[in-house]
Amino acid sequence: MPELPEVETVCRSLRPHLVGRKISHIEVIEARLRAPIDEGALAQLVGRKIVAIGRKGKYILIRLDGGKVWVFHLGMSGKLVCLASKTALRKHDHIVVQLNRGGEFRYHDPRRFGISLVTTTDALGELAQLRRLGVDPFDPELTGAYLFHFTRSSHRRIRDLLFDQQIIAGLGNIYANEVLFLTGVKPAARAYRLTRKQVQRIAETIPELLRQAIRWCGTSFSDYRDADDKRGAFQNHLRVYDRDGEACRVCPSIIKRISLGNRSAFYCPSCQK
DNA sequence: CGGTGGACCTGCTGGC
DNA sequence: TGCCAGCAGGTCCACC
Repeated sequence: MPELPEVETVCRSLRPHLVGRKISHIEVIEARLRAPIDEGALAQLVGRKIVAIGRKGKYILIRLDGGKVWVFHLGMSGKLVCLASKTALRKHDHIVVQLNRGGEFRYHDPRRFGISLVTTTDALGELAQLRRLGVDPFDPELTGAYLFHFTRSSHRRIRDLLFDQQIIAGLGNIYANEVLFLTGVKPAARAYRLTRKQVQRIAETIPELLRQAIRWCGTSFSDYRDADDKRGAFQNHLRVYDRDGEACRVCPSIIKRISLGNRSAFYCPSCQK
């Protein structure tokens, strides 16, 4: 579900509800996520105040006083939603967190591909999951030269390389396909065949596209929602993703869908070479 | 080593 | 209407 714009939107919508609030109770209903939830570690968060919420790549970092950090990854179908206390439990609500002075938030995830783990500010840098992440798309380190270093020596398809989190942390299948449309490159192109100039354009376009998607609060097909359970609107602005059979927004061609690896790729056969 | 394909899990859609 | 195959925004690991 969630790529960087959706994760960023979730962080922004969580902040007004959570920052400055104290956790008064945590209940785990289903511990079997991608890795089992460590309930002992969660118990140590009770009584602490949430001081900041941020993200690294697609990971959400909830920082608490005393140096604790609660890390979430939403997987494909995870949601963090804020609710009034005593709202009836729904199917797939796996963690329920009560706040002092009322209110709560929940981790909800039908497919259970998500992650919840607890660490400390000091140990954050050693977390394997975070350590292997590449540059953030908004980091000035994401330059044409940085990306070309990877593309020039790789025989992978460019679409696959763009959503490799070890290279750029934040793109998934939607935005990788969209960037390639905006830069006129076919998703199946082998990375090493791209010119320096094409790669430069891709590197420049990535933050522009993501900024635009964040402005629309992300892309909602079926399950993605922010912390207020609101949908994003960027699905109305997608150029190729999920638009196979429809007209290209730029030329008269019809958008095609192909299977690359185990994921669909979408492109315009005349705008993309 | 780099690259690919499958596994993990539930729910929805479309074809028959 | 019902059933079943195929597919979904992500990540990781075994295998060639």
